[in-house]
Amino acid sequence: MQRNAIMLISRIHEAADKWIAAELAAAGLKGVVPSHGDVLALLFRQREATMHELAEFARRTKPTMTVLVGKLERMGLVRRAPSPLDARCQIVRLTPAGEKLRPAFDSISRRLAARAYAGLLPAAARRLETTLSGILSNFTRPQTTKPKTKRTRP
Amino acid sequence: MQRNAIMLISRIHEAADKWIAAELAAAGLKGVVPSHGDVLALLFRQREATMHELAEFARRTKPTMTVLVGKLERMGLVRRAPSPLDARCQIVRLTPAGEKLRPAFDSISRRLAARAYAGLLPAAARRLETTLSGILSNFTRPQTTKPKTKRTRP
DNA sequence: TGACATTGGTTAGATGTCTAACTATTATCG
DNA sequence: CGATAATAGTTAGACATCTAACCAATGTCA
Repeated sequence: MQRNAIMLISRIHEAADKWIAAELAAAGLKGVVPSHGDVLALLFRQREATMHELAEFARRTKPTMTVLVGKLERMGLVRRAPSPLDARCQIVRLTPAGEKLRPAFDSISRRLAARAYAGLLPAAARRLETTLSGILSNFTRPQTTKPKTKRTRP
Repeated sequence: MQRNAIMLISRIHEAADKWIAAELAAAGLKGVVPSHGDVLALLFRQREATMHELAEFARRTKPTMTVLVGKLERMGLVRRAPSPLDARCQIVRLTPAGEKLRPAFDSISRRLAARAYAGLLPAAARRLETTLSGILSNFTRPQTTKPKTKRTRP
């Protein structure tokens, strides 16, 4: 028994991140990191979002999102404006320059999936996704460490 | 078809890293990150290593390894000494305090695998590992983007 | 043997990421 | 209504990580 799935997962994650960063650079977005991609991905989907929504979607903390959006703003891809409804909220939107990136993003996303799934039959792909979902829930669901040997407690 | 394996992999990686960091903290190693764990893992296995070997094993750059080993040294877990054979090399070794961590590490490593594989039959585990290996090589092997439609080239 | 390339490692500077602490606004409830 | 809690966001400081530039030692080869 090998039991090295986590190691494999870690390496796939690193390789995929590197591939994404390279593709973004090739699309003219030098220095854009996958987290920036998450920000843009949500804005492509729903036009505008608060910092809080972006942080949740990208699974990053709010201070990190401040940095990320700050960079995208300096690059001219998004714009920040205070919400008229709730003075606490900042509304983030794409600029025209940011909007123009949508096709490149769609292409990267499609090619990422194609590369990952290359050589996998549909049935195997379904099995993989089921198994990975199970593993993820093994980690997210707080699992009480179950003792291997039954403890005799009189 | 879902095609979200990469997203699942990314989330499993994050969850596993968080779990490992928490376990290391519980073992008295507050602020120790998985990369530090890689350093110690290699030293548990082969007693001593150069910075270059450590960097390769942990898949980090040399400057990063300088920082990581520096922290472990400040924590009193490893010691650095110039190699008598090659004056360029630094030899890194565990201190007695570092050596004492071995059982805790073995335990974390075992429990990590147990948690990841919980609920997986051996056959499914083997299939998973095979599939993940294939995906990893899809990314590492520089794959020429294969065109979907056959290009007519007279 | 001596010039040049290679290799091991560190330093400098930038950036993404986190936690902790803080400000400002909105919601809650006695 | 007014005090207090909750929420949105930023700032401050720490750290892992990277690339680029650098130094020092070793290897190579004419």
